[in-house]
Amino acid sequence: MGATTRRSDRLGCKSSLERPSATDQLQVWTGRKRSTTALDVKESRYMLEDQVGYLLRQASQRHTALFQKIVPMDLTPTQFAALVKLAELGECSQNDLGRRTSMDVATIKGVVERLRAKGLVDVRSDPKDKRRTIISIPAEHAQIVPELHAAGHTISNLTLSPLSSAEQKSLLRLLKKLS
Amino acid sequence: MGATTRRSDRLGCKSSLERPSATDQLQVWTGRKRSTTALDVKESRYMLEDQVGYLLRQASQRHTALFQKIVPMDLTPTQFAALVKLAELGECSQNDLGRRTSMDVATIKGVVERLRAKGLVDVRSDPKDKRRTIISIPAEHAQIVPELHAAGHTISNLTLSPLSSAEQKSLLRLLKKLS
DNA sequence: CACACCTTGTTAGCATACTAACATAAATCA
DNA sequence: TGATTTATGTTAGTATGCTAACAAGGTGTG
Repeated sequence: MGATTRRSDRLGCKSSLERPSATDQLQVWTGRKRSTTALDVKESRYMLEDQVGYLLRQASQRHTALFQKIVPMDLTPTQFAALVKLAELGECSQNDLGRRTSMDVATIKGVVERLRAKGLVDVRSDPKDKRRTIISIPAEHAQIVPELHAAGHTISNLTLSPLSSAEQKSLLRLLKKLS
Repeated sequence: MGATTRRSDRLGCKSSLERPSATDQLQVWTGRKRSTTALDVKESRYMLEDQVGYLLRQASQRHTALFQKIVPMDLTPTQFAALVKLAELGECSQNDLGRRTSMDVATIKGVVERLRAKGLVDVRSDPKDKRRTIISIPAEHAQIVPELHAAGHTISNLTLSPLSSAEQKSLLRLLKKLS
C-alpha cells in the first residue's frame, strides 16, 4: 500500500501546478507545448473507454445482467460457480471451494451460508480435521446440476454472441492467458 | 486471492471420496463409469474455468489487485474512473457521470460521496435544474489528473503484460465488441 | 516433547453493484 | 393549463470482494 507515491516524480506533470480551472489543463495532458510527436500524444492521452480494466468491468456487468435473466433459482454467478465446482469435486472444505472458484475466505463464507440457507448445500464439520467445514450437495438436489450446466452454456453463448466463433475462441484464450 | 494451492487440500478432498450418498450421482454427470458417447460428454461437460463469465471475473480481480498497488491516493477503480471522466468533461451531473462510467445511480452516489469526503470533488446543486447535482474537480486538485493518467497507463500495461502487443490489441478490440 | 509456524475459519468494516420504492422537479402533450 | 410522463436523486436492502485482526486446530523441527 505504501507503493503509491513513488511514481509521482516520474512525470513532469507536477511542474504544471499553476493550473487554474479544471477544463483547460486538458491541453497539458494532450501534449500541447512542443512539437508534439505521435508518441507524445500516445503517452499522454488517456481514454477511459480504451482501458482494459474499464472494459473488463463493463463486460462483467453485461454478463451478470444476462446471467440473472437466465439462471434458475435466483442464483448469483458466484453461487453458481460454487455449486458447479462442488458438483465436480463431490465435496470439499469451505476454503478449498473458495480457492477453486477464485473467492477469498470471507467471500466464500457468505456464498456458502446463502446456499445453505436455500438448502442447496450441506455443511458439516470434518471429524478428521476439526478446523475444517465440509461442503457438499445434498442428494435430493443433485439433479439440479445438469440444469446448471445447461443454463451455463446458454449464458456463455449469449454473452459471447456479439463475436464470431473464431473471435470467441480468441477471447477465451486471451482471457485465460491474462490470469 | 488464493495464490497457492496446497496439496493437502487436494488429497483431503480426494481421499474423502469414499462416498456418502451424494457422490453417487456425481458420476452420472461427469460421465466416469459407462459407455459415454462423445456427444454425451460434450453435452454434459461444463468446465467452469472455460466460461467467459468466470474468466472475466478472474481477470477483473487480477486487475483490481494490480490497481490497488499502483494507483495514488488510495483510489478504487471506480473512483478513479469517475475522476478521470469528470476531468474530461469539466463538470456534469451526478447521474450523467454515472452513466458515462457505467455505474448506476445508487453506485455513483456512493462513489461521489466518498470522493467528496476526500475533497477530490465539489458537489453543488444546479440552479437551472433543481433536480440536478453538479460535480466538479476543485481547482486545487486539478493537478492530480495527469498523475492519474500516468498511473492508469502503468496499470493497463501491467495488466496486459502477459500478452504480446498484437494480443493486447486483439483483446481490447474483442472486449469492446462485447459491450 | 515443546514451540513456532501454518492452515482454517470467523468477524468487522469498507467499497462496488444492483433492485425497488420513493420524492421532487422538469418536460410533454392533450 | 392541467395531467401524465420522464428524469434526477435518495434510501434501504442484498450480494460480492477485499483487508485486517483474531481464535483454534494441525504440522514440523529442534
